Amino acid sequence: MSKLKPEYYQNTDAIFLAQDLLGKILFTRKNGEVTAGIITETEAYFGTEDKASHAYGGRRSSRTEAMYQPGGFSYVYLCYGIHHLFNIVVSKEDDPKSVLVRSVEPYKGLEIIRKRRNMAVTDKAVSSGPGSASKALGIDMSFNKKSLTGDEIWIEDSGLLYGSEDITSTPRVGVAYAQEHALLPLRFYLKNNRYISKNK
DNA sequence: TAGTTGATTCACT
DNA sequence: GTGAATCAACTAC
Repeated sequence: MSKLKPEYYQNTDAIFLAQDLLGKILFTRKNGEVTAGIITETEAYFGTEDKASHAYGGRRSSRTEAMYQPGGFSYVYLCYGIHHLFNIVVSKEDDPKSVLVRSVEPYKGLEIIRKRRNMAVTDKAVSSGPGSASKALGIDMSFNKKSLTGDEIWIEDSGLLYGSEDITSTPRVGVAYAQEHALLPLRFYLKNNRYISKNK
């Protein structure tokens, strides 16, 4: 197992990274407690041309500022006032592409995850869906704009390799307002894994 | 300065 | 299957 290097995230192809990140392991350290989950579902957001992205048209604000960082940083966004959505910023500085982590499979610190979620880790809902996955790993606004190569939050290569036959792509979820971009197959997940958010 | 809305989840019927 | 929770950013005055 090895921590992914900054160069990995500098790839300008967000769609490739969204697929490649499947099967890798996301770690967080909070209050000295380490938890981790295998990434089982992602979505690609390809920047200023993507109507579903917060950075569409080059919009820039205190919220989207995180996406303009160089690849290898985190972007945590509070949605519906309740849910923390965790994004991996990719590409170069000022090129706001990102990969949204939609769900993970509990991997480490299961008891901590259970307490955070107040449900059994064997329950599929414990980490399926962007809000749940973030909560399971203890991700909140304090993880916004963190380097993914530091020691608070990082990603390791599990060594598990998934071929294209293990990956399924579908249209993204919950972005119908993005018009024609809502239909692009930019959502990716591992086949035969129970820890994915429900199809829509 | 005020009104609208969303990259959602959970509890309830 | 339906609806509430809840707030920062966006849009319009």
